[in-house]
Amino acid sequence: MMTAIAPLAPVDRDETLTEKVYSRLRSALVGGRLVPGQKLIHRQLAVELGVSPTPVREALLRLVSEGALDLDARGIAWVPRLPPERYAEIMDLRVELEGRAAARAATLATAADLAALRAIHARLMVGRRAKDGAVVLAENERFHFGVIAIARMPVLQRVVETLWTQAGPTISLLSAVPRPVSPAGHPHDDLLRALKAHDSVAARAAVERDLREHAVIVAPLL
Amino acid sequence: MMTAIAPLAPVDRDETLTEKVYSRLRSALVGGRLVPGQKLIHRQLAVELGVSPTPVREALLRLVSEGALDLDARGIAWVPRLPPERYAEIMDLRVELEGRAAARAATLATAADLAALRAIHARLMVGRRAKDGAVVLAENERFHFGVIAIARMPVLQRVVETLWTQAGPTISLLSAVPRPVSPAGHPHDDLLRALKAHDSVAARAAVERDLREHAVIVAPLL
DNA sequence: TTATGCAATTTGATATAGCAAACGCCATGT
DNA sequence: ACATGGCGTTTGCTATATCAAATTGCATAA
Repeated sequence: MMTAIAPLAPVDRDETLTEKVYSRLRSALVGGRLVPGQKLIHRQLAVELGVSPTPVREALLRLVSEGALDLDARGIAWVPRLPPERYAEIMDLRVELEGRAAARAATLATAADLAALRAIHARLMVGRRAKDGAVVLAENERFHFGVIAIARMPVLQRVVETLWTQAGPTISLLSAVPRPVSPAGHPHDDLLRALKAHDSVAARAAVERDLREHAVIVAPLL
Repeated sequence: MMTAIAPLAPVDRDETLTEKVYSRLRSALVGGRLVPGQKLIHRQLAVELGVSPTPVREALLRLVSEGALDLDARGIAWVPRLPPERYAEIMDLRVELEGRAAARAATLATAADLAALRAIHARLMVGRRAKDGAVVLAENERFHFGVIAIARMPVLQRVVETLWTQAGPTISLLSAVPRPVSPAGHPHDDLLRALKAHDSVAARAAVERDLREHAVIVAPLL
């Protein structure tokens, strides 16, 4: 007789094609490689990706249900243009939700958490100096979701992910316009200090400044 | 030559089977007709509903992406049991988001808006006196989303919809335990007064009391 | 030149088919 | 009684087929 001597994590089935296609499309959206107005024909995408139309269709429908894509009258998916007031609504919600997560993260962050965040931010700054927009975008996303992960708020995390995806093509405009150096320093540094000091109020304020500075840059581009 | 003499609204295509199945499943979830732990086999559902497996699968995947269903290791969809801390997280987010919407609704509500909300709440009270849990649940949902609609915050509305669906099977426990009559009166009445007075602070407080009183009833059942 | 009409193509929605993995059941053996 | 092995069934995932509606391109007519 052979029983498990330790609780083993169950093997999670390998990623389905639907999930792979979804990830690739989402990454293209938040990376600015899909521009507002662009149509996504599922049969054509299927040929390009070398898969059948079914998983592509499922991935597109998922993005539609998250608000990242729209369907026209025929049912063709396209990247919506974000009206300024909708962008503002998304940013207001991000301020509240990410601020809330940061406040909680301040009470939970360990030294290891902080070290990981600092490493991410360091890579972001390298990318910025190298004027590599793709790196800045990717590391910025890692940093923000790294903070949320520390807060252990899975429902909020999922909501912010959908907000991020919805604003993706707009956020990525940032990579075109390099962020000016703020005299007050990078908000991520403020946030790191607040997390280290377990200062929830300062953490929330740092997130708010970070997002508001984003918004000031992006809003005129809409 | 014949041109449009007025900008006509484009005919939106009739609902797809996927959408019909989604609506029916979502309604079953928030109506408590699907209980935590229950499995949803898409091929079996397809037979029951008289459609092919494809639209059923798409509807299930959408609910999964909204967090209303989980997939087990095999990919079978099931209604998750909500851990108490996750229920608490959802309710905290609802308090913030619905409170924010109510505050804004207070600045925008018209007399017609108020009349519509009062009619909904009246039907809710009729259902409560008749001990008709289904009516109470349905009218309560209409009331809450009616307030959000007044606030015109489409992104927030979508988020609250997903939160509502996630907590659906749990919220519906309310229909089993009739809500005790609060000495302070029904929070919806407070909210209606606040909306009429354009008092954003009171509106937010009324929503918070409403949701907290729900939580007090439901939490022990988890 | 512009409008009209028709056929071929494109496309989304749905149904069906094929495959592989997992499950369940039952017979067999110890 | 319990473990083991095997086989048929169930099930999700992906591909393919079918259909209808919309679009496009082009020839023709005014």
